[in-house]
Amino acid sequence: MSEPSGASNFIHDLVVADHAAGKHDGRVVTRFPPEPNGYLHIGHAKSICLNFGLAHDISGGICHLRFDDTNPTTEDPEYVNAIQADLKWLGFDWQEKMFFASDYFEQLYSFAVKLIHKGKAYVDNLTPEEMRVYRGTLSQPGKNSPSRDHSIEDNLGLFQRMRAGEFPDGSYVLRAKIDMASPNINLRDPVLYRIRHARHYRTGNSWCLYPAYDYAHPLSDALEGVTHSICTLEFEDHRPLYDWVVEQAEAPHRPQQIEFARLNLTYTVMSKRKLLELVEKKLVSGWDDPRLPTIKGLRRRGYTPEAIRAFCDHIGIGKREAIVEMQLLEHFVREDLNKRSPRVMAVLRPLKVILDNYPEDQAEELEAVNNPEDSSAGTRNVPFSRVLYIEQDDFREDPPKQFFRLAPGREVRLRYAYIIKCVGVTKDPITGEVTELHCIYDSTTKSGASQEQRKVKATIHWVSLAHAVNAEVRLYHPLLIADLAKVPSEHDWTTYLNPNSLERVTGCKVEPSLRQAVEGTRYQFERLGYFCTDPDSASGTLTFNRTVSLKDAWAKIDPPRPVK
RNA sequence: UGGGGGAUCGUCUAGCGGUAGGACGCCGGCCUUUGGAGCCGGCUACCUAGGUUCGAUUCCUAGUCCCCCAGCCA
Repeated sequence: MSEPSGASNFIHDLVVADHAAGKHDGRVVTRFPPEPNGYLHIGHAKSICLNFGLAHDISGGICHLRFDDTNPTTEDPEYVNAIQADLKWLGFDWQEKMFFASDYFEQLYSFAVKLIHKGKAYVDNLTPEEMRVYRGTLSQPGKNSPSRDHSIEDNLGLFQRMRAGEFPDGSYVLRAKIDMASPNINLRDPVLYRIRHARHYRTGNSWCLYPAYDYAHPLSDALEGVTHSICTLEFEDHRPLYDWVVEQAEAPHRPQQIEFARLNLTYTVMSKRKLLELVEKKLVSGWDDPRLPTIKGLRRRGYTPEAIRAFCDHIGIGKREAIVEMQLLEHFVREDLNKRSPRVMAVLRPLKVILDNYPEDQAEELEAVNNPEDSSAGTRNVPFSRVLYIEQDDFREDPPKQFFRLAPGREVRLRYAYIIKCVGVTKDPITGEVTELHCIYDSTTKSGASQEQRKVKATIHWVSLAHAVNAEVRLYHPLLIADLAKVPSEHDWTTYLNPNSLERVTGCKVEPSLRQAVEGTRYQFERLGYFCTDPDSASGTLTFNRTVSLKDAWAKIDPPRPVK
């Protein structure tokens, strides 16, 4: 990406000041450090835009992509690939700066040996339960482990044997020797290494002990020459430990950790744990389910990288917890898609209309504008004939106040075509449901002809029955029925899932130009919203996802009933 | 009842001693062959109480509320 994020925020200001003061030899190096145990979501996008933006805007540098792969039991190359694909799709380029914490394992081990030599780390055999007791509580200091004062030689020997695979999982750990009475619990001799006889997707079986985040992360940053290590708020009280590790290991470089508030969005989930739960329990169709705030999900839904980036640049970076309204995200897709997506006509819930005075064997091609926002998009022809489909919502037998559309005796314009008047309503004799409309058209009112003589209050979209293509349309509603942050935490969060988040509408009729629609293409269905062809179209039925609806003034007057 | 953070329109966010700005949203109006888009106007905010000051959202003090931390997760 080349355009600067432009947004100023406290981190940006701080980095600019450091840069201006000549800190770090004038370099600005940031990093995006995902753990490959899940897919990227829009919260990551916020961090990505920040980190890549900082490096690019301030020093013309690039942001490192580093996989924080220190826990072989949860990580998987599937995620490594997916993360790279999502990053590229979002428009970011890390060039040759792709790293893996696992590539540093040997160096990390050497640093640990140095720590032991300095008497700053020791091997402990306390069980996890014992360690918890020894750690104390939030208000009570902890107490020293019996192993804390073992000799350097003993520790060295034990650590060596840990690496050699002589001990089972959980039997020993390497701990930092800091202060068991620290008011900051993170400093009460945190675990640096744990034994895990697990195959690592990159290092295979060459290691059976793996470094913990608090140890591997600062040193990885230091090894890469990262100048500003930006993370989220929950790591704020890990910063003293971050600094301790870098200092005591005598790392070649001192990165600075800075924290900001993660992104939350209304009516959705943003934690990897919850997203994984949805996927694993098959509560959604996969990581790319269009209802999810994952990058893959948003992409399949029809979001553009540009819209996501614009959103990230506009929400700002701060330190207070914020829940951003979904409407703001939607605003940015609408803004983007309005300018670039071709308009087409599609009828989601068809109602048959017969033009009684239109010749039965006649059909004509009407010129339609592809995008009124972009004259270079040109025009196309749309077939018109005697029998059409219109939207069921565009007809009311007993129109309420302010309803401008079709009703018995009323007139509307058919988009790009003629003014028609409803002269008859056919109903199902049993259910009373309106099954078809009889209308007459006025041949003098063809779109584009001199038309000043007559105005109608509404223009509606339509599709010619004989030329229509069948399609399925998927409408998406909020994933949750409440914001989890505002709900008692003891409740099982999945009970707040919206059972109607996916609404499949079959039997839709779309204009013939869509017959060959390519997967992933975005359209505006006139008067309805922005839609994107779904990969499921490959199974035979043209399928569209609604990215977002158009703003709808009528819906405010007459809100649609909630989906059942 | 330890430690670390944070409190500005409904929601994000700016403001760094000179009297609150922007965006989304909402409400009006204009315009319109998408009740879209566009345009114009309006709406509502400094957690509380003291203090310093000519003047405080900004500084000080004391409170209140919210979030995070007791994984061999990150």
